[in-house]
Amino acid sequence: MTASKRDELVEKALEIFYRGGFHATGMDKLVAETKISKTSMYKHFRSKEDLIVATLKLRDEQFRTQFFQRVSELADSPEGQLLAAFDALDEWFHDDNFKSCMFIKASSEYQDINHPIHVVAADHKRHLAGFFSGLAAKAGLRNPEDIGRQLLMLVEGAIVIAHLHGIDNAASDAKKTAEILIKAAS
Amino acid sequence: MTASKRDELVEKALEIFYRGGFHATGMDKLVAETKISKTSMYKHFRSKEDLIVATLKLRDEQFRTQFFQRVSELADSPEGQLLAAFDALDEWFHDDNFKSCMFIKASSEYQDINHPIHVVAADHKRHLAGFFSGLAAKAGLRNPEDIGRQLLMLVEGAIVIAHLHGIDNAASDAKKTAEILIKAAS
DNA sequence: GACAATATGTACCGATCTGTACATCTTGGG
DNA sequence: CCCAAGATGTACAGATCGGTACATATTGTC
Repeated sequence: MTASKRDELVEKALEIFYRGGFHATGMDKLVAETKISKTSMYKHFRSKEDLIVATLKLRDEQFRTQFFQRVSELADSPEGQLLAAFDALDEWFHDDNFKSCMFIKASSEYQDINHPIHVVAADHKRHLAGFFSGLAAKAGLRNPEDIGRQLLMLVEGAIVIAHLHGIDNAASDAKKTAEILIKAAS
Repeated sequence: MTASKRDELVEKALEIFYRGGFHATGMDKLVAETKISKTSMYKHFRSKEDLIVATLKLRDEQFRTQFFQRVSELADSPEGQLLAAFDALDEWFHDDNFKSCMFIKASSEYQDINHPIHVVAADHKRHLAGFFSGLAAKAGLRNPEDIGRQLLMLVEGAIVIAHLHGIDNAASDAKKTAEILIKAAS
């Protein structure tokens, strides 16, 4: 199998798992919806769970690239970008395909903290916390590590609320709290 | 089946679903672990999903009773109780059996906002938001509805972080943010 | 002891699950 | 045109899935 076929599989599987869940989506359904044969799938991945790990890693990469870029487009200063992150979040929540966070869902279905799927999910969140604390440091805030974790916490909370209740003002609620938090740390 | 047999089933099923997940836990596993026959289960519940709904309703009731009581034990004033909620959260995170929030997991596995399981999960969170905004109003804070939602958001974020990374300082991070938020609204 | 109500145990249904085997097809390069 | 590499399609294995049927056992009351 060429790399491009493997990439095609991972990209398509990512969408299907994101939309339908991991346990609730079987290999036969993946075959039907990706138009890629099961034999091909098992040529590149030893198991369904290995495929899930690959989709999460791709999602991590894509999400961060897109999210960081969007934040950079929305604001120039580090402090502005900390708040712009919530505007980018709001855009994501309003996407018709928004279905919560793939990593929150993955860690909910694979709860063992040492499970490879859970590990990838936790790594993703560490990267995001780093993003926030990096900006907080650049913005000259006090305790940027703490601020980074706290802002990430707001993001996670907003995602959960947006998913549970459908589109509402979760992102703007979070942004207001972030504004207060940042002001207090200036 | 007597009410007590049904109650026993729901209580036992709650623990098993909480620990192992919904899709990942089959009826045969429930039978093996509850020592209640499948025939009995289908005497009281038309389907597995109906049983899940019952376990979530029981969990909502138990969680709120225990959580509200614990908060009342930890502080007397409404403002004190808003913060004490995070201490109660911390205690929960340190419980050996802590495995995230049953409602976050339920809504992750049953994503359709109109699905009965998702509905019960969303209702649970509305109740919690009401708890927080009620306390915020009693504490004389400005915009108690907003504060209620924002505090709930911190709770949700803390739960997700605690679940992803294992025990860390998620609850205390959230509490610090809550302190700042409450001070800003006083 | 009898009997009704409640519960259990077992087998089964049709479907789906993950993963394997292998014959066959397609594609691309020489 | 040939051939190797890559991919597909189909059948299958054993297991598990949610749910049903029905014979049998248990329990509690009279």
